[in-house]
Amino acid sequence: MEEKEISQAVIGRLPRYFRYLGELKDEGVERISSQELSELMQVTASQIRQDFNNFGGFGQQGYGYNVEYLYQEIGKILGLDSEHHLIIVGAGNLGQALANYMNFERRGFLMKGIFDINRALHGKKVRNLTVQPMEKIEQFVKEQNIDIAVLTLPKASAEEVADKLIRYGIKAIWNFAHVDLKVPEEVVVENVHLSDSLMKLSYNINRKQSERGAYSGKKG
Amino acid sequence: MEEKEISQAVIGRLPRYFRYLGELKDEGVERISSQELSELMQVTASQIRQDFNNFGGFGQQGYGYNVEYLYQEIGKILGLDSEHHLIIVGAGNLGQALANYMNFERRGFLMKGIFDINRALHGKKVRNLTVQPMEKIEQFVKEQNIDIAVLTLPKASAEEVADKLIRYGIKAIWNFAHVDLKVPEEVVVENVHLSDSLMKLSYNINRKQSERGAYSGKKG
DNA sequence: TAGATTGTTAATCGATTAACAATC
DNA sequence: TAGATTGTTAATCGATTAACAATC
Repeated sequence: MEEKEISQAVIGRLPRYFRYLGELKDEGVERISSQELSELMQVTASQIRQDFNNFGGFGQQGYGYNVEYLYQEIGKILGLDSEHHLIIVGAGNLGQALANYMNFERRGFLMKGIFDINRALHGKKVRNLTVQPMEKIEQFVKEQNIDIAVLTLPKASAEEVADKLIRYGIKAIWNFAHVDLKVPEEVVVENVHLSDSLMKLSYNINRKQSERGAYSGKKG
Repeated sequence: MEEKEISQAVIGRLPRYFRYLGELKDEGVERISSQELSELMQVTASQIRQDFNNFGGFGQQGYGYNVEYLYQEIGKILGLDSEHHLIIVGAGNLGQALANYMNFERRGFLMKGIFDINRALHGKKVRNLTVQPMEKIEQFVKEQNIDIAVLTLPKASAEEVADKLIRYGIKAIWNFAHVDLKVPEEVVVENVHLSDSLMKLSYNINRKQSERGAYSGKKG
């Protein structure tokens, strides 16, 4: 059975489906049609059915989708049925904030350690973790079976640290540093470039303003 | 002159161009061709030229693009030549982390205030700001000409707070709460859904693993 | 069974890439 | 001028939407 490649556009929509289905489930909704879900989520029913059918049919003709079942299945597709072991590399404000974020644990993302190069931070408690020096990281990654490294450190050191972590066996990097990491083909990188996001926001403010300007005759 | 709508796909790439051009500029590179830039950024030269031409030609045939000029122009397109006034709403770990992030200021995003509902935080210093109670927010937004609200608060209160802020005149929301905000057409929302990002990461780990499994005969 | 709604194929739309004439 | 490289049109590719037969 050949596995057809699922586009990242589809993958990018799965977490949102998952969230809406979770809410419906919590509200006690048992079944939902693509039509109803489309109204709720403001996407086309067609897209919903196409998206789900990438993974085989989850619905039933004449009935729709069972909310609980669909929720579970999308969770499995996203890998939320298995645990991941994370370390945070860089215990600055952002690193500490992520360590304190409870919600990841609920989805199976377990924060196992937090590291920093800065001696002043060593030994500091961050939620249930203690900031460790970078020298301890190799042993820790290998012994604790760490999957995912969260990079919350300055861009200057990100590439070098990423290379090391990959050598130690990490499989994925959640990258908050503002660089494009070069990694081997088998390593996953997910970027969160906050300043890029803020720049998009800024562009869209300007755009809406000039649109409004056009209506009121301020321009053109 | 009709303004053709620029697709969000293009806008989403601008910050990355901006970053690379900034680095080239700092390295003292004066000119660059779409071909050279394409090798550096790992995208097609065709896409680069198409993207830039959405905004009118920035290059010169036979020469390429002037790095400094192109950098400036993209900055302008992104609205980085004008200042934005931000407030952070929700002074938890993430809110404080963002307040401490120096790099936004450099691009004209000025953090003007930070607010929280939690009395225990009121008066706390976060970088150059002091956490204020939510009751002060209306006056502050109006008097300080605040453009952008950064929502770093629990999803339960996000919608309600967003509605208020919009009434007070905010133009854009940088939303870290895990909900889809309903806002009037003229208000800009840029979402940063961290858990969605982590779920995508998780999916891609599974995918790469099953790919590798296929090669090594572990599966299928 | 009749009605509802999926799963899936076909049509459309938009984004990316290729090609090349214009021009510096 | 000749060579280089853009700006732009045309071709391709992929993603979204529409339509409808299958089927619960």
